[in-house]
Amino acid sequence: MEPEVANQGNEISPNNTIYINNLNEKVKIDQLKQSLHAVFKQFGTILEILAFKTLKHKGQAWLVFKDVASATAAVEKMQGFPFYDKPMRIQYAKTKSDIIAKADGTFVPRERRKRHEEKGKKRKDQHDANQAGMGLNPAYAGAYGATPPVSGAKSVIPEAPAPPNNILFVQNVPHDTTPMALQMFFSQFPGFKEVRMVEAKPGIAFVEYGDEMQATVAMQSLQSLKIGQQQLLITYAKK
DNA sequence: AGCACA
Repeated sequence: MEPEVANQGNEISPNNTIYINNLNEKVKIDQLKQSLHAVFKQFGTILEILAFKTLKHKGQAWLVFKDVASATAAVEKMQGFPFYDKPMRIQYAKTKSDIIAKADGTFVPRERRKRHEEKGKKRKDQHDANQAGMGLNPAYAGAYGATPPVSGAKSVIPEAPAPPNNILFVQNVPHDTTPMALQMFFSQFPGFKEVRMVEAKPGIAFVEYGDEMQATVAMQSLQSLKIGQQQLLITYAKK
């Protein structure tokens, strides 16, 4: 009964680039890209992240991995991941990214997109020019974490990493996880003190260590831990 | 909803 034709309608074949939508449109492009980087770098080297704030392209991003396997892992493991209060929708990009084509040798500059000609109009406050690539860009490292906290914007994500703290903030914990179960993971690192979960707020936990270094070690080791289907997200707790 | 390459 099922047609044998694969990849003919909705399916897109695996490639280096993932297309993400259903992103929270209130998040500024710059911050969005930093947060995406923070969340996806666990799957491998990210060559570039593109996002735009134009009508047709907001709420979406293209994230280019160095390896296809990274993209595949990202599509599978991060599907529906709560990001700025919205579940991410992830697919492979429909077409090859320029940066990949250039590496391929298959890059051919596109003739002209619909409306590429737009000049003579200069707005001082409206420069969308900050969608440059990251990852390979040394300047990016400097900008990382330099974003000041935006008041009013509640986020589920370490977009601007909180300063080191001996207490970790764990998000995306499956609701049926017990403190004991969590403790099993976190107590294997030196300096572990305790796990605290908030009854009123399922999905999150605080884990305390003796000092910041110990907390950092545990965080880095457990960052990619999945419990059930869910990918944990660990940051420093706010002071 | 919306697949680009400032």
